[in-house]
Amino acid sequence: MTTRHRGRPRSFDRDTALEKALRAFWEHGYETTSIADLTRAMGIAAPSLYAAFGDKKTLFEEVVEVYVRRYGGFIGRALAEEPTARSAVGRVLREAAVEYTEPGRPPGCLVINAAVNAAPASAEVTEALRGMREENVHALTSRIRAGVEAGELPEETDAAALARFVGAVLQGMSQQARDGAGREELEAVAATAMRAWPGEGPENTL
Amino acid sequence: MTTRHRGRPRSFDRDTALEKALRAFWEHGYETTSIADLTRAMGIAAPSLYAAFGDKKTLFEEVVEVYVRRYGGFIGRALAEEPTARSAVGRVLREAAVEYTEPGRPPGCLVINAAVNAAPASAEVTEALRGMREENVHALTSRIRAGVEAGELPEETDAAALARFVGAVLQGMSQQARDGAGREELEAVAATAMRAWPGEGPENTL
DNA sequence: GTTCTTCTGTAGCGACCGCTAAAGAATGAA
DNA sequence: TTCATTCTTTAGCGGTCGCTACAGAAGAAC
Repeated sequence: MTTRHRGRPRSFDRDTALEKALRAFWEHGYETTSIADLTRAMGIAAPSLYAAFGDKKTLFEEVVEVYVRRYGGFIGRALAEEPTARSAVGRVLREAAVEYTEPGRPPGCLVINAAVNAAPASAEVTEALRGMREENVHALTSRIRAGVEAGELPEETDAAALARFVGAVLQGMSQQARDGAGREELEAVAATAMRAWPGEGPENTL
Repeated sequence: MTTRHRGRPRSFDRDTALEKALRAFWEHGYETTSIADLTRAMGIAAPSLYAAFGDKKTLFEEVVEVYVRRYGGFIGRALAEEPTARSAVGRVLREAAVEYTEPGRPPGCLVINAAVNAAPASAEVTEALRGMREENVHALTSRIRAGVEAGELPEETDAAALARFVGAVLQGMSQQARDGAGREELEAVAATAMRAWPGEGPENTL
């Protein structure tokens, strides 16, 4: 049952405006996107923005939630659905190459790139994104460790180190996407990275 | 013969002030470092800064020059001095792990991290740093290609793709250094990356 | 209708941005 | 000593930042 509303109804669609804000933040980053940029992109005036979304930081937090749900799910899906650690990590890297260069979207990953050069005033946002990156590495570590325990990987495999390597490659791929690298180039980076997989011979492919 | 000087001599050491500016830009990035931050760090007032270094962009360009000469030389040295492409790239990655986490310095690489989220107004600076990253990948490509021609690497090796992979790993390492990763962690990433080297077996070490 | 509530538009707050005009201070040249 | 030159200091320019007070507009409740 929808809650009935007393006063004047808002004249814009909240989800549409949020999506516009998402694109703006994704394209230009947290600090670089000003309230004026946001109101222009969202098609509303500043007081409407503040009434509907709170302040800039709160809006960004909501944007990140939507981003993770809509565009960041591929990592979790790959880790959950693939039968082996190797195929899971390979798919993460392969799909990242596609996701980071999808036409019609800003290149790269918002979580990786939106708050790199943040001022001390934005420390909370920076820290939140850093925490999410760390969570991703943790998820990779767990999946790899499970693979080791399942006997897919040598027992002496350092799961955390391998996961950190994969995280670094993802960050590098996102940066290169923002620098203009195309899908094929990133797929080549992903394929090369997979050659570092334990037990991998030189003739293996992704 | 030193050029004789007419008016009042400047009251600060230009090189020292430049070094302070270098540290500030390295730590906080190009846009995030304000003129007020710079004058505080350099110990001079704004008009002295503008008289000695030009505007903010010009100062940053000079900072980048000094940075590359003083802190970025390890890449060129490794590529020039090492006997094989493999040892050269391995040394680049290994030394990056040390350079990016050197105590007493801001973590990571200024060229990689100082202008990631730049506004359109700083497009020139962003583009300049991007060009320098590209040059580094070119240098890596050339060295790897020379290794292929010398018979160190399989003839079908894609030198450009391998170089781009190394560039991505360096960018990821720099980001992770800024996220708080330590030297040992980055060295593990570097060692893992080298397992992707063509012809590498699973038991190889860096 | 009238009232109550909520949203919208205008307009502007104080703080900071990069940058500079203007005047005083410190030197070499004459 | 006097002048010309260059630096330093103070103060503030126009512009943008994130954010909000305030008044009017647009609905639901009565």
